[in-house]
Amino acid sequence: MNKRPRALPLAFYARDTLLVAQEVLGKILVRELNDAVLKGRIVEAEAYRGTDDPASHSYRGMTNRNRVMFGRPGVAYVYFTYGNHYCLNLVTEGEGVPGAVLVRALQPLDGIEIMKRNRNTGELRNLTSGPGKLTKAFAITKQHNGLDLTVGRELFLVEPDAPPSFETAQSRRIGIREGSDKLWRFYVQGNPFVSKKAAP
DNA sequence: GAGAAGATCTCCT
DNA sequence: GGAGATCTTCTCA
Repeated sequence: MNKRPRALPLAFYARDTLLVAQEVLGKILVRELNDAVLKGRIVEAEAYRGTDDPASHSYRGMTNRNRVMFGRPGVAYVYFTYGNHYCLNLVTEGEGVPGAVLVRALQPLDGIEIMKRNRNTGELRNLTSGPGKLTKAFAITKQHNGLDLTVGRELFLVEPDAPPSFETAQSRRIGIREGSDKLWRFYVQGNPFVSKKAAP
């Protein structure tokens, strides 16, 4: 029999961004569609903070785009970049304190056929091994910006069935110019779905 | 109102 | 391994 998945509570998100970025590894991302459920294990994440992090969208203060980062934790911050990619973030810290964890890579678990259709590829390793890829595979768009992840509907995180057993590692963040000296990228060591190898 | 940059991906050589 | 695609958002005049 299937246990009914319970969404991770607000308390999980309402903490230090770096802590959430580490602990989100191994958690299961659940995406409910009309006629199917997609699941993937988070194997890579990056922390983006506020005023002390020049790489963060919130570094220069609140704008229409990043407003969600300043709101209450436990909601999704989805933004559009490079003309055709969405990126999924989990808002952290307390209300009024900007912070978010970028979900960079997933290991597909359930609904793989649907992910393949969404991505228009048959290659498993290529389905969700990057922030733009996983949002497409999971049909996540800016419609989900501001979505409450603690309600347990449409899009949310759950604890894995079995306690995670893996080695985690950290490295510099990827794809940014400023703030790249900070080791705020966390990933599951040796997992083939991690988007890139660690920068030296 | 216009110009520039971007937390990326895919294709081509 | 390298460069283009593509469009939203922000900044400046």
